[in-house]
This record gives sequence, structure tokens and C-alpha cells, in this order.
Amino acid sequence: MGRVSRFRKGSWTEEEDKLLRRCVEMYGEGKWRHIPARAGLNRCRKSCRLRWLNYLHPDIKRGDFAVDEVDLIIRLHRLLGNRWTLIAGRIPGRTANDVKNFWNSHLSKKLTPEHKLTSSFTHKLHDPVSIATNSRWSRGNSESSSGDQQPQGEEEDEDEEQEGEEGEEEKEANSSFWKNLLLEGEEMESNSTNLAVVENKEMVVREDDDLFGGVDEWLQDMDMELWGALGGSSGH
DNA sequence: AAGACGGTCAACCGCTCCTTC
DNA sequence: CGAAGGAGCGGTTGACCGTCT
Repeated sequence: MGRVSRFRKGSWTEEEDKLLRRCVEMYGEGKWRHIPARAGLNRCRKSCRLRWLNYLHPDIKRGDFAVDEVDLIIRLHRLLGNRWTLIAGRIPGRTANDVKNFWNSHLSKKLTPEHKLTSSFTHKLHDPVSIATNSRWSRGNSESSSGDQQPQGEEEDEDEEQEGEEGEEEKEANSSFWKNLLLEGEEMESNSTNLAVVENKEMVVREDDDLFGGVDEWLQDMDMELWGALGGSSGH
């Protein structure tokens, strides 16, 4: 019937992990297409990438989610819906897979519908146009934690020179995006009848650098219910 | 003691988006 | 401008493990 894949599937062995780790350390992340051959692995590039990002990456945090991490996940999920990479990008050391699994196994069952995202806002954010037009945000923002989302030219030295300038701009844009998003959520919470337009938003960005400083009040009452719903599962 | 059941997590699959030519 | 290829994302699956009956 179907073609049998020439690549190995299933769980990774220690030996494979070693080969992959050594290869990534030697050649760097990115160029996943070439990694299997270079590492001498009989795995497809997707499998290698996933293994590195979800398991072998040195920045990955193991163990239970901290209270503030859970809190952040809930807040961000409320804002973003199932955009796991975006959410994980704001939680250092956690991968999209981690967050997704944690949500599905711990939170989704415990939270009542009203704790989750309002459907109207979810749909707006799930509109591919809204996010696709900000693709550098949507793709690049997880660099902070996983470091994998390199721009295309990352393999070329010349691009690194521009990184200083562009990196700053990108950081700023990234920061503004999150501020706007969260502030927008804040506004929507108080004006639940009306939806702001993501792409033409004219929100006032607060001066403070604390990403979540502006929304704490907005979320305070929600938190009380959340922790009640969670039954203090993470130490509350 | 053992089988059933449920939860968790690593991994795969299919799709979309982006970049390059 | 369109096609092709590559990279990444989210949903789903399946294996493993702990708990319950």
C-alpha cells in the first residue's frame, strides 16, 4: 500500500540524542534539512528538530510548572487561544509542546468556559491575517526561550552584523506587540461588546517595561476564580 | 495480584506560511 | 507573479506509568 518511510520513527535512543546534540552544537540550529545527514541519523528533519526543541535544548526547564508560569499560561491563553508557540515564547525554558500538554492535561479540564478565552476574541486572534501580517512577531518571539526561531538568513555571517540594529527594532516591535495585545485584552474585558481591530489599533502603550504591569488589575479578579478552580494545584 | 482505567508526555502527521528562484 | 521547497505550528496519537477496583 503506502510507501514505507525510509526514516526511523518512535522513541529516541541515547545514542541518537548524543549524535543530534553533537551535530547541533557543531553546526548550530537551523538548516534542519542537513542535520540528519550531518549527524548520521536515520531520522527526518522534523523529527530531529522536534527532539532538539522539546527535549535536548539546553535551555529547557524540567519539572513542574511554577505558580507564576501557570498564571501566565492562563492569561496568555485567554488572550491568544491555542497559539502555543506564542505562549511558550513568553515563558522561558518551556516549549510549545510542554505548554500544550500541560494545558490539555492540567488546565483545560479544570477551567470553566468563562475562564477561557471569549470566543469572539479567540476567533479574531485566530484569523490568520491578523497574525500573518505580523509574522515576525508570531514566529520570532519564541527566540527568547527556545532560541530556535532564527530568521532565514541566520546561517550567513553577514546577517549577524545587522542583528544589532534589527535586533533592537525587532525587540521593540515585539515588546509593543505584546503590550498592545495585553492592553487590548484589558480594554476588551471592560468593553466586552466591542472588538478592537488588531491591525489598526491605536492603543496607548504604557511607559513601564513590565510586560504585564498594565494588565494585572484587569486580571486580578479573574485570578481569584482561577486558583479556586484549580484547587491550588500548583501550590496556592 | 491482576486487569481496567485514566493521566501524562514524547513523537508524528498534515497543514499553513515564508522564502527563494 | 507564481511555483516549489523548506520550516514551523497545532492537533492528534500512542506508549508508558500510576491508581483504582
